[in-house]
Amino acid sequence: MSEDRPNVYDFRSVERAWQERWERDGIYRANDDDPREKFYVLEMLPYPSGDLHVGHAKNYTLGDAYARLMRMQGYNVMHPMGFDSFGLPAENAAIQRGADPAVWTRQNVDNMRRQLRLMGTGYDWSREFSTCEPSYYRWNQWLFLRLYADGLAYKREAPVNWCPHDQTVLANEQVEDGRCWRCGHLVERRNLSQWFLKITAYIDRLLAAIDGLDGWPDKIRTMQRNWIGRSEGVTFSFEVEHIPDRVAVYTTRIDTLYGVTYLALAPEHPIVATILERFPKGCNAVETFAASVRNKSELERTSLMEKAGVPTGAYARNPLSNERIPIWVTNYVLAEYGTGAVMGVPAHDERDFEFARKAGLPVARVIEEHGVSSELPMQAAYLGEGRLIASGDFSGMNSARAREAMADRLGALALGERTVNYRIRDWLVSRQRYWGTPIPIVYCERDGEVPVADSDLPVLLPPNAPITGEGSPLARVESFLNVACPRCGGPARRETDTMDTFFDSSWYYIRYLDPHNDRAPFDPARVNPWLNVDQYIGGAEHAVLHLLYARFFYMYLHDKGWVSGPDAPFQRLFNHGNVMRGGEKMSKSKGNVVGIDETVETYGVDAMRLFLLKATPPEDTMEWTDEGIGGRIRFLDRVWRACEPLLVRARDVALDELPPIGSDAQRELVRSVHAALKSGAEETSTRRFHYNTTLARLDELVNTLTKLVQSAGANADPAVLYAVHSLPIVLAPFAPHIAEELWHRMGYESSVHLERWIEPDPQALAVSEIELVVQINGKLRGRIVAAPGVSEDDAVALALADPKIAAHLEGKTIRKRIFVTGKLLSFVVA
RNA sequence: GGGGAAGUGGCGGAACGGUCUACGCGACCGCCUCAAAAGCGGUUGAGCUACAGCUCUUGUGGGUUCAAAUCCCACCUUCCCCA
Repeated sequence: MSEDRPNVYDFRSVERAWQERWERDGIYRANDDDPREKFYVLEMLPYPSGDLHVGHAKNYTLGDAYARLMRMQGYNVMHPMGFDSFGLPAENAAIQRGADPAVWTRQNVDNMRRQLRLMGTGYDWSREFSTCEPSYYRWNQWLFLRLYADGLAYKREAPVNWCPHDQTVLANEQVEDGRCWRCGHLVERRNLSQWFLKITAYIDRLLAAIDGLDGWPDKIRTMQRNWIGRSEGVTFSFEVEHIPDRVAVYTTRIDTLYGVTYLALAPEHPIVATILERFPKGCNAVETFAASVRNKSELERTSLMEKAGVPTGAYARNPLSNERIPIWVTNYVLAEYGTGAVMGVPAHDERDFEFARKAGLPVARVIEEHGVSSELPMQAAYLGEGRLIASGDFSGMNSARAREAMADRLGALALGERTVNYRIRDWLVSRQRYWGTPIPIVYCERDGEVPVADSDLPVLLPPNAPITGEGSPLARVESFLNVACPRCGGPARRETDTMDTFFDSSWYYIRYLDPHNDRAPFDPARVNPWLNVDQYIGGAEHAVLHLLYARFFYMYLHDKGWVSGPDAPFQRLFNHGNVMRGGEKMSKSKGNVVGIDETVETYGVDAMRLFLLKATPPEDTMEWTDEGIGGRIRFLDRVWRACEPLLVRARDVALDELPPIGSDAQRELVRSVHAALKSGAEETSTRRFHYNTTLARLDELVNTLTKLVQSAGANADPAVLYAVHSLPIVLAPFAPHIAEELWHRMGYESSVHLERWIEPDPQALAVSEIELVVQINGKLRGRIVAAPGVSEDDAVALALADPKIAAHLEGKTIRKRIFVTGKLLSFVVA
């Protein structure tokens, strides 16, 4: 290809050589002792999947350009990289191809590191680690034991997703539309003993701290609030006829209490068994129904299945109205959420309305709907608030007041109390999987659950476990399983569950700051000067889980006194957009993946980076096109052609002062240099990252330069040489290879990436004349050219001197005049 | 169903109260060449028209303002997240 383009920039011979040189010279290493102000830039820890495509490159290029700009602006930049290398794909490779997960993962990590380097990104590779290495996961175990000691890690039985076909437990994120992501079978609910982290102990703090995350997108903050799902309501109980037990329910709409026409129970609710003993008549129907529902997944029950239920034959009493209401067992009430029982108010709750209509239960309106007769049958539930009707002494109150009054009344009668409820539940961290961090707990016949001693960490994953996709592999490795009890020395068995990989990614960004510590996860004295992460960059798909878990960990570590400073791990967060091809997201199955290796081979790294940054603002989804990147190659060729003959002399023109200006064209050239410098600095300091506009300024600069070089030929003047001298610096964050090559050919020995960004000079940016827009009655009627600081009176005089404008003003009275300095002059006439 | 973001030339996008479409892609014309490629120069929102000029144009319809792509209201469409 380069044979077809003679006399132009030969990226192939340049790019690889510089990458090796940068690595050798360690120019991206972050030094703890550097006195300059620190700046920590981080892209989300990647999973080492097969080959990277340009979608990945978009994310890393953005972070890299930003880190380079910050470095050039004088910060001590921390920009590390590592690998989130535990997780299911390695096990799937083992199941499908008999691959050893450790070998398979190492190959992927090696390939990904190679490709990341190929992109020319300036990472401090001396800090790299992979979460599947024992030297990392031993500190997962160590942290787990601290959480355990503090009562924040505990084991209990809980319903989990179970795939009957693959005979295994699935994480929530591995269930898609109620089905197993691998085999497509409907997922069931099973009760298994599981490890949880008590994130709910921090929930009020996690919620309150969202207000302070002003460097995060509002969207993410809203999503976290919704995920936490705090609500204020009332928990109260219903008396059941002929049975001593009461049934507790939680509601945020206690004002609709008089509209309750039935009580709905989850099939798993403990009182169901008691009711069946007392009312054996409905026994068969209820049991059949409960059995049909019990193993269905949560999603199926709440969204997929039609609402259904059976009456139990028992009745409850409304605690305030004393009305007798039937008790039903239904499929849409979940045992796990709230109390496992719901007061059925068809008139004012959508799901209750839908169910009541199917079950033939009455609808009792208790909130007045503005402009709707209370006599007519309801077509849909009314969810709004309003004046209460048919509600005893509470009739006539508005919803808000009634809620207070009814909560008070229930409280006074000792039947209920105000409570706060959350949607979020504790974090289930157990996985019945092999490729993860073993949970460091031992079960002793005598002492029960016993934590592994710190001195016995890490609990290593045994090699050669039977990975078949059925059951827990660790449970079948005898040498792993059998262990002496850390407390009594007697026979004991190890926990065979491993940790959710979100555990790994909840604190990794701290480990980068002390990556080789073998005595602790990190040394507070060493990591605190760097914390927190100033700018975090990643996709919005991790908005809730990873970012919430990481905040939870940070608060815990903060409470332990191991980290200090701001109360959030990531000061600012930026969500990048994806890269599409042919209108669709890149994926192997669609065959529309644009790989890094081919792209770099064909177009070069710099062209790829420039296109990724140029095409759209970074938060937008962009479309990859071969024509688009072709334009960036032409840009690099223009840069090369314009600069190459002048490099030797360019260095003689100083950069710390403006060159002498001989013509308007020269002034324009110097102005465009500083316009590009200003744009780069602004997009960085405002953290808008719209480097697409900075690259537009660079296009203008190179176009202007090209024209001048052509007309001036070899007799280049100081302004041209100044532009050539400064160009590598402006180019460096975006196209680091060509920038370095030009710099080097000017005779510099040190790297352009260690140079200072040139401060944009207002004098260079100043223009000698401006165009002033003249409006008459809001319509554009002319433009006048004037000095930048022209006064209103002078501008008016100039406008009146313009024949076209004068014609429009002919015979009219000027009623109002608006003058915006440097922009326009507007007349309102009659 | 709820929440969020966005609709600008043939396309990606600039501009985000100051009179549109920076920059790039594509297309067309020219120069160079035996010819092509590459490169260089020019043109490129729509309509009317005498290459002078006029009118219209930022999804649709209203509003605020001397002035609206930009602010406000309603609607339409698309995408993303949660359910």
